[in-house]
Amino acid sequence: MVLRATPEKREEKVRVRQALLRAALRLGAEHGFASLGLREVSRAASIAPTSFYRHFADMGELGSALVMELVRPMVRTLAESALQADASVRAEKLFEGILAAVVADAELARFLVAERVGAFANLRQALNAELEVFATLHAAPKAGPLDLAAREVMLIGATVAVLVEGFARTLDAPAGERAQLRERLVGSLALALGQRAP
Amino acid sequence: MVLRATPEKREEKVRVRQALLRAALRLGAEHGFASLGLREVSRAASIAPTSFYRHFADMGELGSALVMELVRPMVRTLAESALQADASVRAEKLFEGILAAVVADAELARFLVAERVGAFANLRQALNAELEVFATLHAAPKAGPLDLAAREVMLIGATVAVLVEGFARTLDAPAGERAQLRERLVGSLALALGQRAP
DNA sequence: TGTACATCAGTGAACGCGCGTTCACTGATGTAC
DNA sequence: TGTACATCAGTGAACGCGCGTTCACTGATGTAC
Repeated sequence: MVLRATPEKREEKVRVRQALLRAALRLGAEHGFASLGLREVSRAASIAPTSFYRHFADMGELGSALVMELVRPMVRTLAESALQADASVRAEKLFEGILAAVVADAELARFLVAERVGAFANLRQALNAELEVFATLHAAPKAGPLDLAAREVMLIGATVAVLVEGFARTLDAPAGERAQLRERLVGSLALALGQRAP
Repeated sequence: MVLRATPEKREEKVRVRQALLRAALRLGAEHGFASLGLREVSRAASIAPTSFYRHFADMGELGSALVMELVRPMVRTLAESALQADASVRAEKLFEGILAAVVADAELARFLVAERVGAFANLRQALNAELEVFATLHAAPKAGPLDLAAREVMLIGATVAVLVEGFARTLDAPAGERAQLRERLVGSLALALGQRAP
């Protein structure tokens, strides 16, 4: 016998799942994902600790879901919007994209920045894989991954580095210093992308 | 009455304190500093949990000691050795310094990379302050901190970003790929330092 | 020299607490016929 | 339509465990005189 839940039931389950993901993101931004507990996250999502298991086997599985379902769309949106811009203004476009992403979801941005080099090896690996896709697209938008010139391969590292630094600094900067930050970051990004510095 | 311990007693206390610091560094590199417990660290340092309090009030105080006593010397040594090199080979010198630091103390390098954007705000702030000193020296070795041209200020961010990326990638790379890594990193560092790419 | 006392790193017992996990159960809502 | 059954998200009680912290104590080793 094949049973399927009604749309309403399915939506309710998705809602609780999203609440768990958002709670983990928020608490992780404060105290670090590695220090989070199943009970803490469940409490923040207003469910009983035992209900957690209806959605994830453990916190590691929740972490993977965060990468796949929240980080990936953010990074890919950023990469694609910058790629559509002319190369001469790509650094500016990238800064605008970072600013927009940070404003739209600061917790998600901090999660990316912190856990990329954080304590959970699986999380670190998954986050860097997302960023590698981003950088590869930018270093050689018309070449396949196996067809990169040495200089382009080299630029990937710098791009990732400055991009993440951009996230981190944008997160920590008060709104009043945003103009100054913009100047600094656009310059750094232009350097990383191999453009001439302004 | 003023009592002072003998040199032998003082050395013994220093030895235990160092054991606590190293244990925290090692365990932190594995699981993240934020997830470490006082009992866990004490166990790894072969002392009773209650003896921990003879050295630090809590884990936060131990974290501060890690920054002041281990991270600071490492970063400053790196900065000074690179500054003594001619500007044309500074990127190479910097890579050699990073490699040497990672080989000498991989746990310390990982601690710096991870906790710079980690969960403990105090730790984050302290680590970034150390790196800021480094970058300021490199961006404008002959100017005071208040006398930086816009371009040099801008380069600070890129320098820190690529430097830390250098640490992170060196840590994760197997020894066999070190030559390739060297090529990529020296190129990125040259970019960040404002030199012409090779 | 001997005696009395101070210092202090290290310790084991004990505490209350929150953790992850197992378990049997509930109740809403589906399908089968 | 009614009846029997299946599914499944959510739950509260209970478990054993490791945590941070307090406490009174030990023992080595200093100083005072």
